Amino acid sequence: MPGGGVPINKRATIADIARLAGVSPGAVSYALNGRPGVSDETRARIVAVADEIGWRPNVAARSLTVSRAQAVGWVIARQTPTLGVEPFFMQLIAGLERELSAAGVALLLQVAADHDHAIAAIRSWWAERRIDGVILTDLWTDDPRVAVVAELGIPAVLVGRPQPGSVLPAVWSDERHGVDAVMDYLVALGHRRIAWVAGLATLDHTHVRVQAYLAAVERHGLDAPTVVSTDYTRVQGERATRRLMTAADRPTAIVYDNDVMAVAALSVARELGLSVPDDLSIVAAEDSELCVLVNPAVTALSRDIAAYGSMAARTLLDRLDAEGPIPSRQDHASELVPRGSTAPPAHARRPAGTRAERS
Amino acid sequence: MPGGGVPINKRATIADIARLAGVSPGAVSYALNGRPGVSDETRARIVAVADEIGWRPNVAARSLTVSRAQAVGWVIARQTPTLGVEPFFMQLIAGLERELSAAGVALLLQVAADHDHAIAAIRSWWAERRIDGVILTDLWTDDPRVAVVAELGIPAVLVGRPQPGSVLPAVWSDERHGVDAVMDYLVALGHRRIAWVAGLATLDHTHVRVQAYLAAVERHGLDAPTVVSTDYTRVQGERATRRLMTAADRPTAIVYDNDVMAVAALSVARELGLSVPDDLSIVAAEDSELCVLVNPAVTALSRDIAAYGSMAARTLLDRLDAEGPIPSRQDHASELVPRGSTAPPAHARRPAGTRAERS
DNA sequence: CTGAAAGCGCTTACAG
DNA sequence: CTGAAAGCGCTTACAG
Repeated sequence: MPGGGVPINKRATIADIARLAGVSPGAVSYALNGRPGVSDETRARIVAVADEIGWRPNVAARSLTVSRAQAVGWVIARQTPTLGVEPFFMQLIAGLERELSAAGVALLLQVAADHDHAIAAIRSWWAERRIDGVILTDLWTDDPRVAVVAELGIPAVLVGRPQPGSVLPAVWSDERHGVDAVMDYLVALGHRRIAWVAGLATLDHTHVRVQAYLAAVERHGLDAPTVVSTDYTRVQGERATRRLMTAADRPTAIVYDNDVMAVAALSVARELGLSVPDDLSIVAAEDSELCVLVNPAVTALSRDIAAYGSMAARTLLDRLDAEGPIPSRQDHASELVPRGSTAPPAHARRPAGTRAERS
Repeated sequence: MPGGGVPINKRATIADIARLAGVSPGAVSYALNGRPGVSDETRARIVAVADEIGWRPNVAARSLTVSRAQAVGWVIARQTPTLGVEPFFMQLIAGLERELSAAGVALLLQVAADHDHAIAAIRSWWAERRIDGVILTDLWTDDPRVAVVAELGIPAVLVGRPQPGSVLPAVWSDERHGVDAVMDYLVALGHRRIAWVAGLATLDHTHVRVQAYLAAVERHGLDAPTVVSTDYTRVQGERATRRLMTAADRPTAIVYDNDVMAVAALSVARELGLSVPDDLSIVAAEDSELCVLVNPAVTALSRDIAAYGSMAARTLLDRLDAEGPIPSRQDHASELVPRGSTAPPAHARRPAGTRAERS
């Protein structure tokens, strides 16, 4: 091979650059990593050669020396069928990715059926040194993953409320604020009988929201609260709606813990011959395109999920650089976006259809 | 440290196992990789020690020696806002992941705004030896990524039709079969004026479907075909529907290239005072939970997307082992799932609402 | 400011 | 059947 070119079919290494630039491999490493130890002139020459032959560091070699995988892991613990209906995950992925790829950190993704599998995956990644840290989502009130991550000393970011007794940084938002906004709004419209269709009972944030709902009912002196527990699926959302709306003391408004159930409720209302919003107001505690895809569009609590993901990624990256505990960060609370699915209850409206007095 | 235990806070290495088992590191490697060169007895002892101390190979070290990253990459080329509305991607991820994690191969995920960024990401991953191969989705008719992947010699699997002139294995299904099923069904119901709302014109599979649609119109001798091009979004789906249904010769049935637009069409129909399916039948060429979330539920072409993803992953893994071209694989074609959004056109039905004669 | 050398944790011919 | 050694492509003290 003439002139010491780079071998075919073999990606360039630091040794190639050293040869072409007439320096030692060590000097190349210093130059390319912007560290002292090489003159500006030499550095420029080395960088030029590296650019020319399109050199990129072999991550395996780098990982081996610096003990950094330059990757973080995320195990989504969900059953396949329910996965993907809520746009939440893809939006979060997009946000995470935006921040991670800018930092040259790869995202390893795995889908697991339950916490045991998720924990096994995290253990495996960590033992193989595939990852430098993990992102934990869908947090339970007493989440077994948190203990495992703490025990193994894996840097992590919690997407959700900070866990009591844990130093893991969390990225969270004030759920109460959103719930209050919904309840205040419905009450202002004249609703006094408002039901709450909750998501997975094991999730910490389900608990927080239910508490906020109960507090709001109390604060406003509304009719007795009703909470139905579900697993976030369409089927259970439909079932909850049917049960609530066929009871003697049916509510005039129902708040659903996610977009899927709220949208599904529209179908059930139609099935029961009920008009939305005249006979029933519907609110989704999690907004998405789903809510505007239907008619009437569904009033929802909205927030920038991609930005939330970016903040989570940023926090994990900061944690990796810090080599020690860092504080949690609070994201913006959700904002209420009123749409066609909410209105004053029928009994509270004037015959001519004018607006009811706000209380 | 007594008895040669494994150092705290430092994951076990092959050297630790060798020391504990009283053999050389080389022997440990042979034993753990199931290769000849160690007696059964020694092997058993080594494996026992490895299990006991929870040893897992350091992927960086292994990658460096065997030149395999044990990871594959997937760059999703979509704009953030449109990402996640179609459950397609999450289902595909779940399917890919199922197969990959069983093989101990990690999935690197990145979200890119366009092909240039996607190509840059693939180049970068490859140059850094982060990946052994890539998964290419959303294929264009003349896709620039295919050329790049071929040029760099990156093992790849195409999720879509085999590209003419390319040896890259593809995992695909017969789009024509599905389109024919839809058209035959609508014609059987009595529809003669059927419009097609196509997805992104740059996508190869959009083209295939449109051709199949045109051929079906011709074959059945239907009224002049109408194709509206869109970008798959709700907004453009709504716009297309509005345009089609406010024209003089409006169709009695519209087929949409994805679930989102078909579902959005329900809202537009309501807005225009049209009844679905009486005044307009709606079909989605891609099924998802979205289609059953609404009322009426949307008739759709359904297939197991997770299984499709698994097949793609399996094909890529096989390609990695083959070290040479492998054949493409064909998945099952989509099946039509009739739901409430389709019925005979109003003019074809009997006054009493009985079923029209099937032609 | 630069070069030579050791080492990260594996794998793999090569001797014995 | 086993051990000692070299090497994958980097980084990083350590001498000069």
